[in-house]
Amino acid sequence: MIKLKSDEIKEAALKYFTIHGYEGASLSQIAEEVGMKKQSIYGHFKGKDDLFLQVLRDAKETELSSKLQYFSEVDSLTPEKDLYGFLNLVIDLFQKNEQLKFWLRISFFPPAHLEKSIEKEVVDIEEKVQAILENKFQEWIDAQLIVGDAAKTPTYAFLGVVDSIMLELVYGNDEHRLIEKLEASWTVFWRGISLH
Amino acid sequence: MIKLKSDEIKEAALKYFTIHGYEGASLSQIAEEVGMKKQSIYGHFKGKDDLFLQVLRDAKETELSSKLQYFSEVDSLTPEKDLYGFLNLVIDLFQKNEQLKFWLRISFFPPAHLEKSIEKEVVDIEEKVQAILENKFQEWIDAQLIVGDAAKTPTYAFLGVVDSIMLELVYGNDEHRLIEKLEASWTVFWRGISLH
DNA sequence: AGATAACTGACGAACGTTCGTTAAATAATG
DNA sequence: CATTATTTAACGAACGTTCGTCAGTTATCT
Repeated sequence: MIKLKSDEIKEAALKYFTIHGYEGASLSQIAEEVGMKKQSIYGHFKGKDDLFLQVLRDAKETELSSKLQYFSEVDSLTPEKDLYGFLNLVIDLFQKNEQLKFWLRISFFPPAHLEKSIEKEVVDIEEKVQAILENKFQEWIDAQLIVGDAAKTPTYAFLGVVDSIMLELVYGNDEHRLIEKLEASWTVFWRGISLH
Repeated sequence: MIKLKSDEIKEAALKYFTIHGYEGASLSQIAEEVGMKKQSIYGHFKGKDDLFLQVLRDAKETELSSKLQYFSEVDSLTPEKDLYGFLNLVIDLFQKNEQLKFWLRISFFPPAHLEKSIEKEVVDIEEKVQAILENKFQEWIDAQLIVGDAAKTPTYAFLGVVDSIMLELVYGNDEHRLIEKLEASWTVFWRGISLH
């Protein structure tokens, strides 16, 4: 199984966009990474923006599918296990998948001239994840497995926990601290929505 | 009260660094904002890095002093009011103070060649805020006003809530959503640490 | 007159991009 | 099979621009 040159380029671009951002990443560096000159990139992509947007869409797909897949697999009524498992999934994905790091950086600090189109993709993903999460919480509420808030309350709170974990990941210089923050946030969150 | 030209430059630089990041901000744009040529900036700063680092240190001071001041003023034993007030302070500061936005962006995505020195400043601030917060929680725990965890647990969990709120702020295209996330996170968090 | 501050001019380097060319791989033709 | 013709991919060279930076000059004000 050989890998396409355009995929190699996207791979290198992903790396540099993630580390240096859109403006900080240069085509010559990306080209050098795959062993060619920057002009050759134009044989595969229309330009820097095109390359960037293709990397963006790949990352979006990865992010979306991996998250949706998780919740399609857990259909049991065990919120404690499912939610904690999701947090660990996020950590796992983030650490071994460059695309999630890219996605996080670009969704919060997009290049100004592409802001509008990026925002659309981000909102799109966000709504889908939120919707499926809200459904799950509603099921658990109906089954009286967690406290009877409006479903939006635990949904937003949980998304907040996910965000804070992701921030700790991107900051990412202290694995031990990450674990501690995860445990702390999870402990308090779960106590905040569980019946006891 | 006249304002120094160098402060005007720093003000403009803060704006462009915040919006476009280090690499995306150009000296000519910054100079134009204050009505001068980019070469004239060198009469006030040694170069781009110097300007950036001075902006960084100003932002650090603002961030640190405003947060520390808040907790020095609330010495009462009313965790619910104090913590919720802190979240609103963060929102308030963020919305009217460009320096906090700058600080957030740069602390998570610093320019690569200044990463080390920036990280030192970030860790410095983080430790101080965490320390003072941990002390407060310890007091409340001792006074049996909140649940008797290790003080680190509510501290980390609360810092997580702060982070998630800040992320929503930087994402910042929906004021209504921000309020909802704040209320949801706060509701669950408080229920997670309060005695009931 | 002396000092301060902004100016003009110019620098090398890097940027993203386009052009025309060359070499290799593939398809079409005898 | 051998020989053209066609497409593909990477190339060097150069484009115009912008970048950050340095030096020298002019204007402003005590």
